[in-house]
Amino acid sequence: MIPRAAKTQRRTRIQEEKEEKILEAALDVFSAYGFRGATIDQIADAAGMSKPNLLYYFRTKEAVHRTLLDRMLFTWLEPLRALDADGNPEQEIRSYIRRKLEMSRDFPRESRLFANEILQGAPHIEDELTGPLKTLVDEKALVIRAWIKAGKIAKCDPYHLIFSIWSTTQHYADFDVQVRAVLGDKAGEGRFEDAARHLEELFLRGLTVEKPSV
Amino acid sequence: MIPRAAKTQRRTRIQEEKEEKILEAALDVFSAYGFRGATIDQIADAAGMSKPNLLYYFRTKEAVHRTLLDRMLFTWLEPLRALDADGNPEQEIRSYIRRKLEMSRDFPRESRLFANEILQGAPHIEDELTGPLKTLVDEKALVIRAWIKAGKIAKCDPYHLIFSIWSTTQHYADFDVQVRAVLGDKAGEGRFEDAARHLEELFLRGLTVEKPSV
DNA sequence: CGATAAATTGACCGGTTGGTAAAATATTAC
DNA sequence: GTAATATTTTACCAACCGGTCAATTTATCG
Repeated sequence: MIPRAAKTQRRTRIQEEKEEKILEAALDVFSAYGFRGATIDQIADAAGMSKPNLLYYFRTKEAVHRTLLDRMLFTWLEPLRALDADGNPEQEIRSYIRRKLEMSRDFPRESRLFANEILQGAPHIEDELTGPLKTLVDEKALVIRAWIKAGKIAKCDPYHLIFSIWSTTQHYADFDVQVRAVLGDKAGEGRFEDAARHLEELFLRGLTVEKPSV
Repeated sequence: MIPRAAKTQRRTRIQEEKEEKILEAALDVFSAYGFRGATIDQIADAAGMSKPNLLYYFRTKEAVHRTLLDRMLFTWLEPLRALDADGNPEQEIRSYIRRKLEMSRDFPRESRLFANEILQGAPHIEDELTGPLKTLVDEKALVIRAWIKAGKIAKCDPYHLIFSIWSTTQHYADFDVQVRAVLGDKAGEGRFEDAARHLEELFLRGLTVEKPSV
């Protein structure tokens, strides 16, 4: 009778499956229309079930949205978390850029879900931003600053560097329509590789300590 | 009786004023909640008038939105339009970055309005993207390519370069909440100048043709 | 099998939404 | 001033929205 975390201790197979299906559908709808623009009916339709049935698994529209954001946030920060203080700075930044770009390619809906949320003032996740997110960024900013002090990469503001990497990579997911419109047929295939090459060059040329050339 | 472009030929002073007030309020509301998330009542409230009164000046919610987007698009592209093929390449790009960043600072609502629209698939302005926008970008991509061929700036993909400038500069308007959350109290004042310095260095170090040092 | 709990449905509710109709009020033109 | 016109308001509507409820169907388990 009560679906979530009650009575039966262990979750049913059906529960598992249906909740997954709902979240999958909700990701489609929320990422396309934003929180207020999305309707439960739309999500239920996309998930192939009735609205009351959906609400049997998630008490409210907000609960679905919330679950989606929570799940995503951890994964979303994975690439930055992987930035290794002990690794080779140039290589670490190169990998970070590439991983972020891969996420834009492989999880564009998640990127847009997040973008929608931030754009509208992050009403549901402001705490996550000032909490875990800020903590992680602060930590990695220290790493980058250490690299700069050690003369391993060129001087720059670590925070703004991270913002630049975020914005340029996520742009390909969030502004996909615009990118497509501008590029037209050009590079239908190699688009990802083109972008990757461009960003790596942009950031690494900008950061490489100049070695006196001949 | 009929307000827009009918009978009376010339628009009333009141018409002029009220329409302006509505658009101002609508910009607030649309940029904060997106098209579907915004309500006419909200806009009417913010404009200090009743809903039917608002609908006397704009037939539909979409008409208000449409007008706002149309007005904005031209201005929005102004900085790119100003990119002068005959100017000094480095200086031209530096100015372009600065102008875009200034627009993010001075017109954040416009930026978010646009971001909301693109994020949700640009349902109202797809034609503008594949039309005027693409045309302009194509034209300026040629300019940049000519600079590269002439050896005045380093080799790079002009389209992706433009995307990078768009995304990094607009990030400060569109993701303002996140930027604030991460930076915290740091640089409450000099934020704009910090970002400007960072971006100029990033892009210009990345583009400058290396002059053999010493 | 039968019983018990889980899953699903259709009917419904109060509130909101975009938009309309018509009457009332203010403004302008003569 | 007065007639014509422009503006504003009040009352309203049909559709939609998030969510509830009670009843029904389906799956699970001994």
